[in-house]
Amino acid sequence: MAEATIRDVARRAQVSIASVSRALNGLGNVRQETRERVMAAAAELGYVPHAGARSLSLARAHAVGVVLPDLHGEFFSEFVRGMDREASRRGYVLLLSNIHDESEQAANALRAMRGRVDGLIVMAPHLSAGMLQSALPPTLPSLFINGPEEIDDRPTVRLDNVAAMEAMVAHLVAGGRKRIVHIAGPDGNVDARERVEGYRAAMARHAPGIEPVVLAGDFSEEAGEAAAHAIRANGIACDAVFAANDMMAIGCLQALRNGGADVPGEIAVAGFDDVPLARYLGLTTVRVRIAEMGARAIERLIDILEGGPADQRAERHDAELVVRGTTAARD
Amino acid sequence: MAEATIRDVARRAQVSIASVSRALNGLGNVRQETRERVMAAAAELGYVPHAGARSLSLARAHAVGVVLPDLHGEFFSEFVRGMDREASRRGYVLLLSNIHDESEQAANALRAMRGRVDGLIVMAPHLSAGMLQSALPPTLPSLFINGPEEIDDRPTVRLDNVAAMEAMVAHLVAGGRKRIVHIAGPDGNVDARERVEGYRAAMARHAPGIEPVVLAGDFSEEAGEAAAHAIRANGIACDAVFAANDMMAIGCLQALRNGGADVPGEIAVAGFDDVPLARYLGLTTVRVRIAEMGARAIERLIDILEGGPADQRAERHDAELVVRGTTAARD
DNA sequence: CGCCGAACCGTAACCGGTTACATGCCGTTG
DNA sequence: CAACGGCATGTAACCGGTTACGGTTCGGCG
Repeated sequence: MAEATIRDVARRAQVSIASVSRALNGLGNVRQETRERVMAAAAELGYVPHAGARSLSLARAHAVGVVLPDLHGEFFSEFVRGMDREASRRGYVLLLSNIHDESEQAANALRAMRGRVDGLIVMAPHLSAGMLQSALPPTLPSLFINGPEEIDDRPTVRLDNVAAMEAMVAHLVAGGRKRIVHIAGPDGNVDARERVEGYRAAMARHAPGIEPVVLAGDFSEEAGEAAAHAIRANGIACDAVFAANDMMAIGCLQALRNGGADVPGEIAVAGFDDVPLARYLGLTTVRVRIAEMGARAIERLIDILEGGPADQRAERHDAELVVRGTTAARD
Repeated sequence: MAEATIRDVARRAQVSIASVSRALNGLGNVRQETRERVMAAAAELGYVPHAGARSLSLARAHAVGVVLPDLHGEFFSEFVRGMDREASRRGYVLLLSNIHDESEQAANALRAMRGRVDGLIVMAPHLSAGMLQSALPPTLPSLFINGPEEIDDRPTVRLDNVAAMEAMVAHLVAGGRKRIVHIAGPDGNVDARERVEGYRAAMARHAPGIEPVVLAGDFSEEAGEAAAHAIRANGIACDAVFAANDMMAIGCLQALRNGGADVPGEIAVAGFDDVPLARYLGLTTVRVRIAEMGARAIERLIDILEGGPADQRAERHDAELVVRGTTAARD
């Protein structure tokens, strides 16, 4: 027994399919009695409209595609939660797709969205602008999260990395520390790049005369440990380490302490993200309202889909400084 | 300029739409030269087939719906990652929907899947069997994750909670602890219920004569703290606490230590889930291969969709005991 | 040379909805 | 009473694909 179609309902209610459609969609010109007959028939058959057919004839899928890199932990969950909340509030559904690399596979994932979704949320801090430009269906409205700057003329929601770096550096300097080392994220990652730039700018402003030091990293805990060893081995003079994310900060923190360093007495440590672990370790960090960013991204995208064009602007979201023990001011 | 359709390609390649369809789908009876003309035309137009139209005529959406409760952190991420990996490997796409309660909203979310997906993965440890039976489109193949037992005749993937509880209790007893208290999860949650049952069964087996003690909880850290206070205040004699999840175990662990208790000397603490924090706190726990469960669920569902019927069985996935410091054997 | 089958291709029906337009019926009005 | 307008309803086209079916072309063979 296949699922009931609108024709089945029409037959049972003794009306035409047009009337069924009108009645079910609450259009005006249907007699009350007809409407009731249709409703009854639909209920008896357990009729549920076929979303695929509906979206074909309406040219509206009421779905948005979400393209994400391999995210982990709290970040992914919160982000999706925020998007789902807003999407379902507005009657949309989310179509998820992880993209790992720049391969043909990634391009296919984007193509697979054609005809399924009305718009796209793309978070791809690791994809090149060129690849995106070529693989994205040009007519599909899309909104980027922390996308490459080069993608102009596309609406964007991005984290204000520069302001966050500035705030943290200011906090460290206020605590009497100026020799701040930055552990960077992976090359090619937009957030990582912006954080380095923000770090340099903030250093120039708050610690003029002090040469910024940037150590390479890749967002992993091991990279943080390695950075700690590099600082020790090379005798880098510093009184604070500010990592581009929490995991590196945590790796560095542990390695420093295992190496006998006094944190925060001798050297301060700060991270970025505010993962759950940070609270337990007393790590000073930057909190990002991820769910909120996700919800806002969906909200703007749906606004574009349903009405206004314009709104091509990049919107920056502030992060919040979370001060904990690892950066306590020195006496 | 709208997106190109198959008719545009046909016009440009000077063939019929039927030939375009055959050529693009690799059907046999197309002359080599025709095939090339079609390919060229498609490439020039940047043609991408319209998935919605395709799925309407094929009655196959190549999409599966995923219905989840409000999950947090690592759990959600890993689960979705596992599903996405397997789904995209087999050419499917995931449609995500969070369900918070039993409201009409939840039923609508399920209905919205009709005509969009070929099958459903439902994880709803908090939904009643009745609600599910009534809101699920009966003809839509679906697979449950840790669903209520009452839903027979539907394929299921579930965590083997009972075996995991058994293993942990055995471990604790082997360490010389028999007075084990269990902090339970929320009422109505299937996992929570199974864990209580598993705890009781394991106690009967490994600690006969000792009365099991179950404290109420709700999976939150605060519930763990409350349990610790209850143990202190009521003078419950025990040498181990085994919580139904890590967050409660962590809350309990901190509260016990803050209250001056010696863990693990005086009392052992164990959790369930192996959240990232557990490693840092040295918490003994049970690790669930979540991504694997997700991948396996998708795999089975797609197998059902594409071929074999049968496979109506419940499949249990083993969890792995992770022994750390909080349950070190007493001397 | 005529017939036959294979290979290729085009026409049109269909998937399940929405909706422009035509139709029929009613009451009003001049 | 005829003309008209408005309302409820039905018919059919359409969204963008797939595919059954039938037609054409061509080579091979008797």
